[in-house]
Amino acid sequence: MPTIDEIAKLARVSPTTVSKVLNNRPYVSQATRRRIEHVIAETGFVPSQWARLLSQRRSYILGLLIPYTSDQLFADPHLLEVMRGIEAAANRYEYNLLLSTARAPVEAASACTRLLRSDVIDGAVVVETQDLRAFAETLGDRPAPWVVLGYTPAGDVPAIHADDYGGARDAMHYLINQGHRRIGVVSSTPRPFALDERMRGLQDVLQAVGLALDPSLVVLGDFSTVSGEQAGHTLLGHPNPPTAIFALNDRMAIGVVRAATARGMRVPEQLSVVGFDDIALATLLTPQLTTVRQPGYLLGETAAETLFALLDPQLTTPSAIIPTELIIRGSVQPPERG
Amino acid sequence: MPTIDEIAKLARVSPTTVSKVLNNRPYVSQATRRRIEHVIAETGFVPSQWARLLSQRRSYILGLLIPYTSDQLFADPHLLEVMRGIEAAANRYEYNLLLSTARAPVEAASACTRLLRSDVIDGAVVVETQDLRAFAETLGDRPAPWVVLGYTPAGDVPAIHADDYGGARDAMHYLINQGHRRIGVVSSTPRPFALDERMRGLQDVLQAVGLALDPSLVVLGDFSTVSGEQAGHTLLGHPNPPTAIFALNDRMAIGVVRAATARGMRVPEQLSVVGFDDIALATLLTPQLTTVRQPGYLLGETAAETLFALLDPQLTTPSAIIPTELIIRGSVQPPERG
DNA sequence: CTTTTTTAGGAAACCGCTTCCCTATTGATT
DNA sequence: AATCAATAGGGAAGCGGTTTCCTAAAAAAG
Repeated sequence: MPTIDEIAKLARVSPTTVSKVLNNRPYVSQATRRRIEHVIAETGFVPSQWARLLSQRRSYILGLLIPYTSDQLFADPHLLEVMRGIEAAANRYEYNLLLSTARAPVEAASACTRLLRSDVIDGAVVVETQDLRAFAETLGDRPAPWVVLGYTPAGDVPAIHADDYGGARDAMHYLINQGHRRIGVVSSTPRPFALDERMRGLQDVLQAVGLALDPSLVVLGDFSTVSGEQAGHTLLGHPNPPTAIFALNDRMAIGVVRAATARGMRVPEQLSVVGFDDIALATLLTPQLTTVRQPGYLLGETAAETLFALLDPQLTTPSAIIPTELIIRGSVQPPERG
Repeated sequence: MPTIDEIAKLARVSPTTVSKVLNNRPYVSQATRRRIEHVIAETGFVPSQWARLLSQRRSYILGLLIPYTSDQLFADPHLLEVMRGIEAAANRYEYNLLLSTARAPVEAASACTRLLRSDVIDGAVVVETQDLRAFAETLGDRPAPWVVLGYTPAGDVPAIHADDYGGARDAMHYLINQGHRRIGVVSSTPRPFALDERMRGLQDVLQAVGLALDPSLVVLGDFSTVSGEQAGHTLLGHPNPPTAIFALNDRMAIGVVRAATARGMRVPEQLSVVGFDDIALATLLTPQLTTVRQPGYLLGETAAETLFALLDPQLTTPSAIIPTELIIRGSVQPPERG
């Protein structure tokens, strides 16, 4: 690969002039410009990013940091939607996306912190973790700007997340309007903030209509379909089982449907089910799953846009809450009389 | 962020010595080394990657290039498995993963070629595209080493792919052993090489048992579930419909099942269905889908490993074919007598 | 026609780190 | 004691661009 000096020599100009052409700067005559461009095309010259960045101090690389092992990531279709959104926004700004996950659970965030403190990336979208607080503290003085995808306990970093509270309220309202009174909940442990918010939302609705959340109707899964299935069996084996189950993510909702089917119950006739996320799979089931759509693409896009705003210091960079939407499909109907 | 010169000044040594410490090189006394390490820890100094790379000529960044718009990527669970494998291998070598997709269908591979010709990445895994040949040609003289994930028409670039031919043979053998003679096929357009291989495999088996492939029983989809559903309806509406359908990917197989169900047919009693890929979803359906497993994780891992071997010139770097496996679940049974 | 401004282009410093090569000191060998 | 090898450390030249500053020529203004 030729260097800028060789190009300069071939075009019989100085490297300075070649640089001007490369960066579309003025004070180069048409003729000279054309000559240089011709040489560049001939040789297939591509300027070295690294050399350029050394003086320009921008890498045009955006980090997507996931401070936990990636297996979970790739199992979660919703997070993939988010990635797509980030990718799209990055593309718009001519940025590349650097993916970094922790190598092992043990060394946790170290790779991520290192990246944020180095000059490899211009900024990063960091996926919420349990111990974000500790993470933030290890970052030290002047890390690259970053944005949290999820909730943040500290107020100083912009956080982008969906309206989990409102989404859960909508779902709960809907179930209650359909006539359900005994509603099971499949929550999860470990519990990210988002789940707390969903719990808070559904509880507030219950309280508003004068109902209390029966603790024996709350079962914990771990986001996976199998855990949802187990939770479904637990709830349906309850002496006074619920007529509807609100699973706090779709994969667990699918598990609940499977549990019900295994027990010979029909959904939605004998059991209504609502999920959360609206993953693609939700439409592939019979019945199609009624769920709260969390616009993953928009979330990712917004996170990236927020980050780009952060790179440009004169812009203000607020946290953002992305609205959710209740998608009514076929897995809910009024409870049978009894 | 301090520079190496400032660290040197603080430790009262030359930058050279600091560099030695940073890179774990000998010829630094214990005392001096400790003193420098102390200063580094104090200041939180992280050496500039850019500057380092400029002289070392390794970026420790691996490209994952997808020379088409990313929407398809993120819709394909199998490709995500592949990504996981690449990620894992990259992590093992302390490499980071740079994701690059084409910004728009029009400019197709330009972003990818640019990356391969620049010094941003040390090498890349390129996902097979229709016009890989043209892609390879635009690369010019000395691109970074790369590996194709899929089939390659030119022989000079290592290609990693699954044993599509063998997998299709296995599936077809199984159907025939179960007694099926009239077998529908859902193939696809556009057709990557992998699909050609699968077609070839199933045709060879048919021929071996003295059957010919009835062209009216071959319907084309586009990999998506809805296209599979349409294809299913087409096949089942045939005057002499098949007793089994081999869909050349799982998502279309799921569509076929949906079509059958919509027509009041039971799977597998009245129609056997086999897919290809073994995506996670395959186990979530009733009946669970019998399919050919394509080990995505292993594919990705192998591709990355092959690339790393390529970076180290003394190693040989063969193309690889990853074996497939027929996963027998519940969507196939012998045809009804009639 | 002179003076001022703009345009075109180049020389050299610089970005931050690595590496080659040189010198001085210390330790081992004969 | 003299010689040789290994160790410790530093000076300075890159790596491949960008940027600042300078000069000469051309264009515009007076």
